[in-house]
Amino acid sequence: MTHAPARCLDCLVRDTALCGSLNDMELASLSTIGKRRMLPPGQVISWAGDDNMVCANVVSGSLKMVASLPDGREQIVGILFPGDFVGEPFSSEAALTVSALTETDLCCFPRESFEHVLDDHPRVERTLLRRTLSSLHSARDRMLGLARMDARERIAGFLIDLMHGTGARPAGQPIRITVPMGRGEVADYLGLTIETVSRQFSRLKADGIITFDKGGRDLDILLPDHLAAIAQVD
Amino acid sequence: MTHAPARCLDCLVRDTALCGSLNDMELASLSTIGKRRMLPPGQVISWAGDDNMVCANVVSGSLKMVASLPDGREQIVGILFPGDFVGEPFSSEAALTVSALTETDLCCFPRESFEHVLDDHPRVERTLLRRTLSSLHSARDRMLGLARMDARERIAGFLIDLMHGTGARPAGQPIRITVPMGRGEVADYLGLTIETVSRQFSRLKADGIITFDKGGRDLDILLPDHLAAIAQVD
DNA sequence: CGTATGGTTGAGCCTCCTCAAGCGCTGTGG
DNA sequence: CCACAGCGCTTGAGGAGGCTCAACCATACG
Repeated sequence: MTHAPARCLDCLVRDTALCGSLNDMELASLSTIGKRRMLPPGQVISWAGDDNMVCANVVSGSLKMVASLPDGREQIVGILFPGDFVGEPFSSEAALTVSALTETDLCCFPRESFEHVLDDHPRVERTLLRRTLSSLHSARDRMLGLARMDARERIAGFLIDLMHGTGARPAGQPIRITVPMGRGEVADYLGLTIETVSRQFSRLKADGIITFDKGGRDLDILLPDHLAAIAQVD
Repeated sequence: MTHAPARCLDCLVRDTALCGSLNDMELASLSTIGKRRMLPPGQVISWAGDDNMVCANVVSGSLKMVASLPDGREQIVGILFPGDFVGEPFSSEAALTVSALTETDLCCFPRESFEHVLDDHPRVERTLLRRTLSSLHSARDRMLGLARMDARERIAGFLIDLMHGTGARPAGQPIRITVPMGRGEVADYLGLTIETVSRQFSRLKADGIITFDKGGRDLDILLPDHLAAIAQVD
């Protein structure tokens, strides 16, 4: 589904996305090449191994980036939220399969056009560099977690991340979050199995640290401090 | 140990390091701020949590980047070889502890000077962007490995990487490599324990896929194809 | 009402970790 | 020159955490 380009000026993620580093005039020229696309949950926008065609900004919704082994084992190597940049610039072949977790609104650019934007707008390039460095930083954090934390710690850390992601108070207050994916995807993200994820959720519930309806995606964190202690964050 | 700046023009990594994107005149100005440092094995150049002071290029030798949990668990999140860039630009606090694996020659810049270089030399910034994207790519590959491969597969993949890193023939010929670190560091890199690493090395030897002297760092890969099959690479 | 889908829970097993002992080399001091 | 301590690596025994396999439950949907 491709719609006519929405005006960048009143874009929802005008300030948080890459384009935030542009002034109104520059934005106007960008809006001629950006195309909005709505993706239903599950829709794939890039297949690992295929030609790498598109770069985009997430306007609303969420995406997963999946890496996989030849024999089919999979790992979600990143989750993207509104304002995040999607794509692999300067690479002719996509390394990851990217697909929508929830209904998602994207602002898409053909990859090569996007690269020209970088040539022409140093501030965008600088912003992308900073974001890439920060993605690298979180990728390394996740390497530490995947290699050295046990199931309980990974789940706790995941919930803490979601909590911070939703712009929540770091205080000790109970807080409601929504897990934007199913148990299977949580497992793919944390390097566990569905069953282990389910058991650890249940255990956190039994411990009175969280509550949720059976099978539900909405979840109340009753004791954020306990969760933080388990996840070894300060 | 800080020496007078070596002339960039005859730098060993002139073509492979970031500075490769500069012409001779630009290089001349760079050489005024770059300082060469020799590090003995084990020397730390950046402590996680401390002020982030320095960016550098590896001229010779090798470094490890270590992330750790508050309780002391550690993970090597990257190994750096000649030509590689070291540092965390735009971040006031270092997230990683970086130290020398072997005797290492670095070309160092104060972090803020390095950031000015990026301001003034778009081609350097572009090169850094491409490298950061490629580091991100390998970090994601490693997330997949740490989350989804078993000990044998990780060891095999590690040896394959070393093989490729030493610019070796991809053919099926036997080849000698040198593991630039001890068993403990291999374990820290692969998310395993020393004992598991040692056992898997022994098992690969028993299977006739590799040979090495007891406790040795030099290692002959007798059957690279078998190794590649175990590591699931093509 | 039956099926499909996603989540939960249980039983058993396997891999890797933990703890411990032993080996071989290096360097040092008597 | 030899004894001995120290270090890094190897190997073994035992245990635990997470995976596999399987059954069961709840909700959504035709």
